[in-house]
Amino acid sequence: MNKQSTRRPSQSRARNTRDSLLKAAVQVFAESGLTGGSVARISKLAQSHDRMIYYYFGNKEGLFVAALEEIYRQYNEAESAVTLNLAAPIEALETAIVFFVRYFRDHPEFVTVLNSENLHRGKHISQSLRASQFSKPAIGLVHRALTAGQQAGLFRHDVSSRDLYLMISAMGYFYQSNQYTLSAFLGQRLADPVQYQHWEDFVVQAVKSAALNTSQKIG
Amino acid sequence: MNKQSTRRPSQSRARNTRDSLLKAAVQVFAESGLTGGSVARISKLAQSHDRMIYYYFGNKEGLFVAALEEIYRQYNEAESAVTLNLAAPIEALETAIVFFVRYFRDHPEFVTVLNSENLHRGKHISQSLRASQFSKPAIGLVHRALTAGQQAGLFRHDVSSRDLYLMISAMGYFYQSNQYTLSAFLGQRLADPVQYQHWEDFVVQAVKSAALNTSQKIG
Amino acid sequence: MNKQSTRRPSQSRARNTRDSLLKAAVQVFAESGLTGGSVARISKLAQSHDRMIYYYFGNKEGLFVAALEEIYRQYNEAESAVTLNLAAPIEALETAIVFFVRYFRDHPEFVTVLNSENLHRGKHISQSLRASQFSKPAIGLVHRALTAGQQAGLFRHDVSSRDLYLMISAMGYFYQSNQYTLSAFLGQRLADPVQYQHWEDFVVQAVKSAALNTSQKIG
Amino acid sequence: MNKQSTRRPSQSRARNTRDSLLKAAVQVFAESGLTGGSVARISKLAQSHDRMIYYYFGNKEGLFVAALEEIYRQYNEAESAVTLNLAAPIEALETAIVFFVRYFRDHPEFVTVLNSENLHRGKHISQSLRASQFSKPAIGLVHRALTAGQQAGLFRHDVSSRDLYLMISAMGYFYQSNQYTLSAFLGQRLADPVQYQHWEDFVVQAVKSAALNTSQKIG
DNA sequence: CATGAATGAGCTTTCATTCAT
DNA sequence: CATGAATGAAAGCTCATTCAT
Repeated sequence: MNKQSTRRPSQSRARNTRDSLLKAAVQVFAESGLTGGSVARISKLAQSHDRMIYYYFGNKEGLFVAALEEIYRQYNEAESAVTLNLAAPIEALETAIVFFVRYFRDHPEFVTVLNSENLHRGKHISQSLRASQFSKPAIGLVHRALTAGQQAGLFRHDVSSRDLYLMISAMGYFYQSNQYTLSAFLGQRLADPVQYQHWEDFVVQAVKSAALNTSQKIG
Repeated sequence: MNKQSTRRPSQSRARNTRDSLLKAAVQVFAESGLTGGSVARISKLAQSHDRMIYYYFGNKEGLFVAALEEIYRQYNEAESAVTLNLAAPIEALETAIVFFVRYFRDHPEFVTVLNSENLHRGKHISQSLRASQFSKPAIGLVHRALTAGQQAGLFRHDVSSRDLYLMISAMGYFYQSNQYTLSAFLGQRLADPVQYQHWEDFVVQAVKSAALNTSQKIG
Repeated sequence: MNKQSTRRPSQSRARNTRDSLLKAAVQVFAESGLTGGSVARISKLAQSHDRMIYYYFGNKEGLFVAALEEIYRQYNEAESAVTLNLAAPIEALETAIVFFVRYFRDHPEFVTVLNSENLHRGKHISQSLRASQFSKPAIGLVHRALTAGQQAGLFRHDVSSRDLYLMISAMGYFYQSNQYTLSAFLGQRLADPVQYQHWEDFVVQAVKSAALNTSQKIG
Repeated sequence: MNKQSTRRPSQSRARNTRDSLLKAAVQVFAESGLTGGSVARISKLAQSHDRMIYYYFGNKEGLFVAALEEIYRQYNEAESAVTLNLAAPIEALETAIVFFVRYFRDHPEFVTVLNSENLHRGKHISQSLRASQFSKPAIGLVHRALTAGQQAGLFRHDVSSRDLYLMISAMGYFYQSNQYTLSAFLGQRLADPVQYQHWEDFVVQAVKSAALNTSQKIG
């Protein structure tokens, strides 16, 4: 089980180099985007050399693809750790909503790297062989809560888990992604904990309003 | 065709140079972001010279600030042209929702330039003297529809126009901004007109669900 | 007539920069070939900056094309300065032969830059618009001597000026181009003036043998 | 196909590695010169590793020296296989001429690698211990034909085998070496078989004209 | 108002070579 | 014998910006 113990020194040294380059890449690309983040800054942050980026990732774009895959991997990993109480579907949906909204808040690198990828019209994610397998887990969380609630007669049948997932993501993502222009625009600091909590509550209410059966809401 | 003979007063020529540089800047920054868009590409697209950018805008950042102001100006201008039938508040809200969602769809430059500004943590928008005056008109549209509906007893009193505006923006913006990664993620082309229309309908329903009085929804 | 006097300072400064870059390029490419000659060495030799090479020539290959054109231009210019006494065709042919053989000896940059271009399979010369106009003058020299001699009944009619030009060039060029390997190969310093003079005499005899009418040679 | 099971004694494997590196080096240096050919490309072409070049040849220059020796070895080997009918000296000379001219045509790697070595002023060939022994065989071919003809009273006594060898080489080598610039210069494809045959015939005639006794040519 | 020329720092990438097993 | 990993210099080229009229 313990790979660490059976590794030869050179292998583990290599793994460390590769890993630290990848970690540094995620950080730098998150701060400055693909264009703005230089390989020199990445290799320096990783305490390695420019050359090693080309050794392990081919070129800057190869590193960006790897960074993209890495943030998706972490995203799915975090989602996998969420447990839903499907016996209480409304609570399960709330759990899912809060998870996503907080994930975007706590992982700005996920948000900014995805923005950078979208600026480049998704050319790297389509290169990645693993791209297709990324989506299922994340939507699955919403899907499980929704279907449980539908079976219990709590949720509407004419709403799809895809739309609900997009709605949750949109509201969580946008709040984080555009916080600086919105803060200037609205004259309020969106990152403020009180402000944030207000928004989280609103998202929960809005999503529930969209999902709940109207008849359920009475009484 | 002789430039010499047709030249207009110098002020007007200057305006043309300045305007075409600004227009080119919006386009280039929209395509490639602040870092990725070079002054050379902008001046070439404007059929002018690098030097003129420094003459009119001081430096690259000054040009970006101007571009930012320009897209906000257009955004507010478009909003001002929308007329709401406040006698029918639900219809008025629908009009507002559709306007915003479609604006983001039809103005990708607005989306990508704002993303670029947020990547830089809003440092340019805060430099702009006009920043504060940008927000009012846009939120005003939602505000007018909401208050009209509240007075008519149709809309909830515990929902703010700010939250509703953010909700609408989030859902419209995110769909456009992240279309490439989402398309790969979901295996669907979000830009497809059928897909888009489905989303627009969903946004209208979701926002209405969040705004409407529960009692109204029965019967 | 005097362009120098009517030029504005900036123009002449520019001309100097461009000219010195081109001159340095010929020298460096001659010493080290296209691949081996770095833009840094060229710009330094020209007491200018790397950047100016891109300003004036687009890129390294553009500079190489310009260098290629320059050495051809000089070659043709030198040939134009040769005057043949066509009344004495044999002497005229000798003059032409000696001119070519000495030109290759005295202009090693012509030889090495052409070698570099041939290593790259002539991809740059075919880019040059002026390529086609290069050949005529050089061959013309041989052509004039040959036809004069043919009309005088001294030279064979079944030998073409093209073949004669190639023969002369081959013998002059090869001696210079391959002098280092030949010197090692033969154990003789080919650059030695005595050695060189012997070769020049031999070339003159060989070419005359190829051109002269057999009947002429008797008596 | 299992490498493990078919592996030969280690000495033989080493020979294979060394040989394939050397073969690849000749090819790459022929295509791109010493400077333009990278060790990575060579080791990749040989399906080996960069490190092996340093193991067997010390460094890149050592490999180039080995490649130089290799092409000379092949050149001498080919010459050794030529048999001359010394009873018919003119025919023997023709055989020698045709051999050389065709060798340069059929072995462009010989031509380009020698050009590369001359660009570097012969610094590698002088390092090679075997350099001195290279010349004798090649000149020997011309020498045997010439002396046979001189003894038979067919060839002039005032022409040396060295000059004749240089003349043949020059005309054969230059036609191949400079084919690309010449083709552009002359507006003719020199590699065309008809063109080539014309040149081969001309070389044979020219060399014979230079070698033959004048008195012989009459009658 | 406008422009050609110049600048130097920075960019991504490739180079030949050595280290450590 | 062989190999994966590491190294630092140097390559070609682009960047935003300023100079000098």
